[in-house]
Amino acid sequence: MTNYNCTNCDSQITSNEQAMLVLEKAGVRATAPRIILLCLLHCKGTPCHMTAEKLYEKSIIADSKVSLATVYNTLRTFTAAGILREVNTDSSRVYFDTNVSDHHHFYNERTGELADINENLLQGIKLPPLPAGSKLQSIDLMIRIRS
Amino acid sequence: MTNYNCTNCDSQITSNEQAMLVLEKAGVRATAPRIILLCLLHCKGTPCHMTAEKLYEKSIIADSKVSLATVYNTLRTFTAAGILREVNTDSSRVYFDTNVSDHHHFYNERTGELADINENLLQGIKLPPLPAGSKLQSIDLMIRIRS
DNA sequence: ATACCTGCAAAGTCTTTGCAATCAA
DNA sequence: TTGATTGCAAAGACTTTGCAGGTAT
Repeated sequence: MTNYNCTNCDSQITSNEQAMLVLEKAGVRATAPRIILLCLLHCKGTPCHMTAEKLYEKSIIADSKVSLATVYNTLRTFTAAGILREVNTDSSRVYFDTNVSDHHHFYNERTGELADINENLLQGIKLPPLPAGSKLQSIDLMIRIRS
Repeated sequence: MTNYNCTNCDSQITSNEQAMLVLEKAGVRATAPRIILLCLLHCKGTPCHMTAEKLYEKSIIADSKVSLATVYNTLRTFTAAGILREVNTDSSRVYFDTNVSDHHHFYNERTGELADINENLLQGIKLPPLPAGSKLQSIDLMIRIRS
């Protein structure tokens, strides 16, 4: 199979073999489109917050076009598998974050830029009791700014 | 002008006159559709988290139909004027919250339910420095749950 | 008088889906 | 082999917009 790596990858995922391992470990079948997209998501030049459309364009530029529908489906699959995290800002677009560890975000309402906050601001805060019969999924903290 | 109040209003906004005052104070022109919608938003039976579609239906039921486009536009106008707050959950819908004071939310990812958390969990947390040249707009904390 | 607002229908944006062909295990 | 996956185009959900007529100040 052709090598779908972006030539510009950082240390995270630098080969198809590595991508296949990540996919396998996450329990999703390693198909060509998924390997392409995973590599593109972890390229050095790729911001960790991507939209479907941007990733689609990236695949075209990389000469490894994956259909837009598949990009959408794959992003959902990756999110369900835990190798991406969905970030909601203002309903006009969904971002997918390659950083799946606990962290928060700055969101610039004017530019649409999203930036990670890696320090855990919520250490030591006391959560209110959850509604009866519900279980915690995640805690999202977003600091909205304007420039 | 006909009285557009929901018969079921709680103490917040119980008359058109009161609605007009709120609108005027917020700096938005008091028009019939806006008075209708403001009253409906502050009805006793109305949850404080509403979508455009739900509010539209409510206006039809109340026999004071406001066009869907106007509902959308009015919700945006109210938000810009500070008498509503936008809450983003999962990109499929936008909620508008009649509670504009500082508070947080539970969001049930399965049911789509949104609930207020009125205690301020963020008292005493230390914010990271904002990106250069930006100013704080708001801090959103959402606790995602599933039942 | 004048700038703003409304309703309607049409258009727009982002995302999902149906289906036949293709692929991984 | 067999169920999962892909691409395409079409459909879908939610929201915004253009415009002619109406309204608040």
